This record gives sequence, C-alpha cells and structure tokens, in this order.
Amino acid sequence: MHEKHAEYTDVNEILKGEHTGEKVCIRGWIHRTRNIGSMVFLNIRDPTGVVQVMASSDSVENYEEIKPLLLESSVEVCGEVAEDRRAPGGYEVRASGVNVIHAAGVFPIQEDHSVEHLLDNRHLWLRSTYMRDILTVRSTVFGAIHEYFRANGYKEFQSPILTPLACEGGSTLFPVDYFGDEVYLAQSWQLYAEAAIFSLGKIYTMAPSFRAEKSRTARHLTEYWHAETEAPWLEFDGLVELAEGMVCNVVKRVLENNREELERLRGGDMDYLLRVKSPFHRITYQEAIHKLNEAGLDIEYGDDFGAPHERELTDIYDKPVFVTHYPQEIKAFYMKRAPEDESKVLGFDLLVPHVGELIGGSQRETDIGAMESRLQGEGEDITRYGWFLDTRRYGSVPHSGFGLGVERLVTWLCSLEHIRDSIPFPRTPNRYRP
RNA sequence: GCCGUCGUAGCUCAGUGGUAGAGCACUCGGCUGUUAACCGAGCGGUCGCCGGUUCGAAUCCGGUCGACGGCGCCA
Repeated sequence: MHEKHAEYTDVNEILKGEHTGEKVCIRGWIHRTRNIGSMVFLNIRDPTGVVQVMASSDSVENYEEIKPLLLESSVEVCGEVAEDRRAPGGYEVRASGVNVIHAAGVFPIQEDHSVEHLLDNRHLWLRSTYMRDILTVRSTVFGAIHEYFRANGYKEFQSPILTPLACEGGSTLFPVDYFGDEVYLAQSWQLYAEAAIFSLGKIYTMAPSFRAEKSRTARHLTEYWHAETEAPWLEFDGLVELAEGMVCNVVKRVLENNREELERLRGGDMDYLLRVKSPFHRITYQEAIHKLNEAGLDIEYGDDFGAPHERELTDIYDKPVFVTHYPQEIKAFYMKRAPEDESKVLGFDLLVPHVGELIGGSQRETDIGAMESRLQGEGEDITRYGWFLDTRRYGSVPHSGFGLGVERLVTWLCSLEHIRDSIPFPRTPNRYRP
C-alpha cells in the first residue's frame, strides 16, 4: 500500500506525452488485463482514456493481490510514465504501487454481445467508449441549446409534466392516476408556453416529453427530451432563421469541443457536419411533392411524407432542408394559415439524413374561431381547451414556436444507427428497464 | 396496430428426428513485454414456456411469452 495522493493525472495527458519520465498517480478501472507469469499488464480506463500499466512481482509488493483482478476492478496506480512503442497508445505507466479500491466480480459484458444483452445491462454498458463518446456529445448539445437561446434573449420557462389536456389530437398520452382523476404525462410544453409569452416575452425550455405511441422505429422514444421555444411578435421567416441558427450553433459547439468523439462515432466521416452552415435549403411542400415524383416516388399532393419520402428528400440535398407551407389538413390545429393561400399553413419541418424530422414549427393561429372549428373537426371537446383559448381573447399577438427532438439531434450528429443510444436509459415501447 | 426474424452453457453461436456441441468468460497449472496474449486441464444446460405428432423431439405441428428489425404515427 502506498500513501494517498492529493493529485491524480488524467490518462489522456499521459497519452499526449505530457508526463513522460515523471512519476504520476492515476485512478480508474481495469479495462483489460494480460498476465504472463511474474508480470501483469493492466489497461486502465478513466473518463479521459485508456493507458497500459505494467506491474511485476519485483516492482509492486502486493503483486499476488493484483494478479487475479477481474475486469472493471477499480484501482489507483502510481509509477513512472515511459514512452514505449510496445504499449498501446505509445505510453505506459510502470507501476511502483497499485492500490486496489475494489476487486470486481465477473463483469457481465464480454467482447461478444447482442443488442438485447447490452440493453439489459445498460447501467454497465455506459462504461464503454461508445456510450461515453455519445453522452459527452449529448452534454455539449444540451449546453449549446441553452447557450443559444439565452444569448438571444430567451428566458427559460417550465411547464407542468402532469397535465389534463392533449396538445395534438392524434398523439397518444400516458395516463396517470391523480387521486382518482386521470391526468397525462405532458407531450409538449407549447400550450403553457403560449400563455407565458404574454408575460415573459421570448421563452424556451428543454424538458422530457412523453408519447404513448408504440412506434417501433430507429427514431422514436416514448420518453425524450424536447427543446421548445415560443416567441411573441415572431413571424414565420424569423422562426425559420431562429431554428437554423440554433442547429448551426449546436454543430459549431460539438465540432469545437467533441471532435475526437465525433470522429470515432462517425468513422472519420466529418465532411457532412463541416458543411452544416447557414443557409440551409428551403423548399415548399408543393416543391417537395414535385421533387419526389421526379425521383419516381408515388405520392400525391395532400399526402403526408412517410419514411421513404423523407429519406429521398434528405438524399437530394447536401444539407438540412426546411419543408414549408404544408396543406393545413395534414398539420396541427394551432398553425396559422398562409395569408396568400388559406389552404396552406405557415409551418415547417426541418429534415436531416437518417433521422428525418428534426424540428417542427409554425407561426401560430390567432383567430379563435378558426381554432375552435378546427378542434371540433378533429372531434375534440372544446371546453377542455378553455384556458388555452383565453390566449386568443386578451391581447392576442402574432407569435411562433418550434419543437426539436434532442435525441434526434444527437442521433444525427453522432450518426447513430438507433436513437436509443442517444440517451443513457432509453424508454421504448418494449423496454423500461433498467 | 401491421409485416418479418430470432429465443440452445454467464456471453456469442453451431446443431433439420436417434446419448447436448464450439469459441470466449470463469477456476486451476505454465510462461518476465503482453496487444481481444498464448499453451494445457477443469467447471458449466429444464435447448423460452405449454400442448401435440412420434418407439424417440433442441429439431416437425399448434399455441403462448419475450427480444430484435421494418412499416404506420410523430419530435
């Protein structure tokens, strides 16, 4: 046993050659181990990287204690850093002391693993380089979204998670027993936000949203983080610019802060991300239908896009693409009609490769009569929207907002096969554990 | 909700009607420069579950449960 050390060195500093020849102490977990008689090699992982430690029966007094250590045991190691081409990464720590913090049991995750096994052991799989890289990018994404809105004068506003009403007719809600009454887990912040802009002005949030749809796809979660914004006096063109600016800021920040992680996750293909700068492509729904028909897909004006249509549109363009001016029949009741053509709405979707719809937004309808007839047309009980309709009764102003699926953003940035890896503990129709 | 694939050792899988297999992990032994170390030995099973066909079922049939992949719906 050696004495406690006040300072520990990050593994990545050793791998950058910053401590060669010095005595350092590191602490972390055994990532891999190789034992050849009276010498053992321990690859030690900390949050910054993995470095090889060499310990022999001559160099450490408790060699017999460390020789049988299993993967993921936690240790402190002190020793001299040496540059050595035989070591993975080119550097190793030649141990003079190894302090066993905890000798782990047999770790359930081995080299061979299935998707199912990794999901069952998600709490342990978080330790993988893969998950660490994604969650590091995710942290930057959350920070960049907060930063963008605050830098543009937006205040953060919170709405309730337990709510008595739906936001959009079609979506399915998770019911919750509220002392005998039925309430629901929120699927959007928007309706409450539309009440708050009259007080705070420009606002945003990042909060969980819940959808009880049994969507079995690589881009749906039942619980996801929803970045939403709402602003008074903001009209459609300004809204599109706001969305574009936000995405650009996130891309800029992850490229600045997480270049290494992104290169590992994207297999070195960074060209696409480096292209993501203003302006994005902007086409109308009508133009999109035309493009799709030209490309040989069978879709008529008035149909909503399916996965193949979104895929084709994102393939055509080399950057994210805004699709605007959808027919009002296929969009939500709260979207404002386009003044030049009442059959269309001032709404947009931002489409990106692989994940499809990243953001949906609109200028909001302010005509209370139009909203009421629209809700009735969808079979909604208008009395449940009483308080919300008050936002159109007392000093109504033009306003706009959008919602972004944060996990879809992370999935897109990291080029993930499935959205479940963009969140630490994914909730999907078939899975709510661990 | 619809379509499809798969459930065999702790993990990844092979096994198409006749005594349950391999690699890895783990345990023991060997090895002073390993790179997913290597060599030898050992441990390890209600073949998802229920029923049926058969002299005999991991294998064929029916049902059921679970997971995964895709579509639809959405962010």
